[in-house]
Amino acid sequence: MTKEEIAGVLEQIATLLELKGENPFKIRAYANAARAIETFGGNISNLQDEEALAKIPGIGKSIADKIKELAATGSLKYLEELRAEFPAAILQLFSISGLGAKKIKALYDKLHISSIEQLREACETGRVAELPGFGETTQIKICKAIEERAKHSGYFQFAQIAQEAETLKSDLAGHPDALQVDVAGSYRRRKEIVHDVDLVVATKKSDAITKFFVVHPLVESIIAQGPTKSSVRVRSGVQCDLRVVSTAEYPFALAYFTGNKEHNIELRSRALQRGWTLNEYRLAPLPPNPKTKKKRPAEKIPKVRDEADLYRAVDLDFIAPELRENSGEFEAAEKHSLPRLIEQENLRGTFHCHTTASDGHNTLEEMAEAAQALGLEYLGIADHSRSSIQARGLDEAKLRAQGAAIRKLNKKFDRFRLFAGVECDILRDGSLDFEDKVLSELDYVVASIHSVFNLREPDMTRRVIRAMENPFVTMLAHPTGRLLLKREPYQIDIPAILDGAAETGTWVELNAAPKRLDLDWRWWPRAKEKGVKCVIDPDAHRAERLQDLWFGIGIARKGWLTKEDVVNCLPLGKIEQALQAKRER
DNA sequence: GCCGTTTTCGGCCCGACTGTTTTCAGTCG
Repeated sequence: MTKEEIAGVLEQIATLLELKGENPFKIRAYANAARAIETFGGNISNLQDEEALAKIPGIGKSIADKIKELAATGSLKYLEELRAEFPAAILQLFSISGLGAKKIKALYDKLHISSIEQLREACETGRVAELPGFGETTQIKICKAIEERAKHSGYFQFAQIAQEAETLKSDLAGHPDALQVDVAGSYRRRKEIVHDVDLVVATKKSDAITKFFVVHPLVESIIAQGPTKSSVRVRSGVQCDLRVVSTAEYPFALAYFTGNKEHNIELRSRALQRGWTLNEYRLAPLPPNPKTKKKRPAEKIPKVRDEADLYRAVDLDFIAPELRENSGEFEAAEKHSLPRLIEQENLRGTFHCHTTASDGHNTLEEMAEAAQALGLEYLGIADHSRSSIQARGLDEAKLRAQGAAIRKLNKKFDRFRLFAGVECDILRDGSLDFEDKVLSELDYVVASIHSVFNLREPDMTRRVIRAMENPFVTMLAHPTGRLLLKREPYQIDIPAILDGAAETGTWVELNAAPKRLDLDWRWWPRAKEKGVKCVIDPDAHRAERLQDLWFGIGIARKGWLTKEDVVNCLPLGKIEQALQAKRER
């Protein structure tokens, strides 16, 4: 059983306890434990080791016991008993926005509703509105929410909503009453998946800003509207929340709505240690102790004008938004050892792009031109190899012809170079789609998996490691094969792959295509520790998609990477040496 | 159910908005 599966079980217990109307703190304890085990960075090698489990903050004796039972038997008596109290489908109802445990319980107790379909029927026949605590408006809202749920899963790839987020930001920033504007939330943290967009605006005229926001052309419907907070749904279906604050409150609000929950809890606890309370509006002295009525000792509260001041107030270096996940950033900020994160300008070139020779939409010349327009010094072309029939993979002759075309083009360039490569399929047994002789004629080789995704983990891992052992393989592309919100990663042992990459000197790709963003940011600190080099590639099938590099930079920053960790920050002369050196290892 | 350099008992984040009620409960983030 994986950590994720165990977290899922604990989460489900929490939901069922909520339905039962149990003690809210007990419910929270289960929810916290779920989160704790999911985000626990350390290695829980043995989930049956109760003592080790109970050492994880948020997990005590009782829950450790249950995890042990789960790990040992694959099931949990306590959960089965809880489940038996309600129809299985009732949990679906939690995905309807506006419905929580209390309302769901009322619907179940009074109308015996336990599925979305039954709920829709009850709304249509007007029975929901008759329940105490419900009403006509609630009934209509539930109907709308059911429709909404059918239309959108509620989760979006970062790139699906980036355009809208940036448009809202810049339009709000253009408003004469807006003093400061930012997109906060998971968008600012550059999460690969987001489910809402949080905007924060500083102003003296909250009314004007709110009105402007809710009638913006992108807005499809208004979900809520108040003096400091309003929510809308925009065209893509994503919910956008606006918070309106004063200039003095702005840095607090921005930080509050940017950090993930765990990050914010840690930040608040650091404020508490200094005798202050921190919320989305300000740092304030703690109120007197309610028991002793005595004032508590507190340090003087420093002036906070921006987020950096806020972090400084609690003796921390400024923490970049991408790192605010409570995964080591506090320790590093305290010790002044946060890395200087990579920035877009640091990229000097990139690899892994396609052309019309295989399944791309632009020619060599067009791709080269687009790369130069972005200020890049080099671009690697890696069309598909022969086994990728669906992508019109190149055979040996076509590959050689492309190499010749590239050499010819290179003579025309001044301080820019195309590299001739290939995206070579890794076959089922870990061998490559071309003979070494063919690969040796190229400048570099990208190895990737495009077929037989369903191997068992040890076989898949061996397959990829075998490919990396070929000295002509320069880099491993999209190491897990995931398509965000669409296809799960294939079964592969990433730590073993990273060891293999370190051993063979193979670069590991951070595929910047927004549907992939693979290798995931959560692995990069470990990769870096092992000395594995990252290469950020757009996997562009059109010239304009070279700009996806921007998404890759966000993820690289989230993975704590610096320009020293990313090979394509090397200038042309150095990257030529690096490509050569990889072969001669 | 978890946790403890204020506590082994008594806390556990809380502010904003909505809708159904006439002062508050439920939901959300």
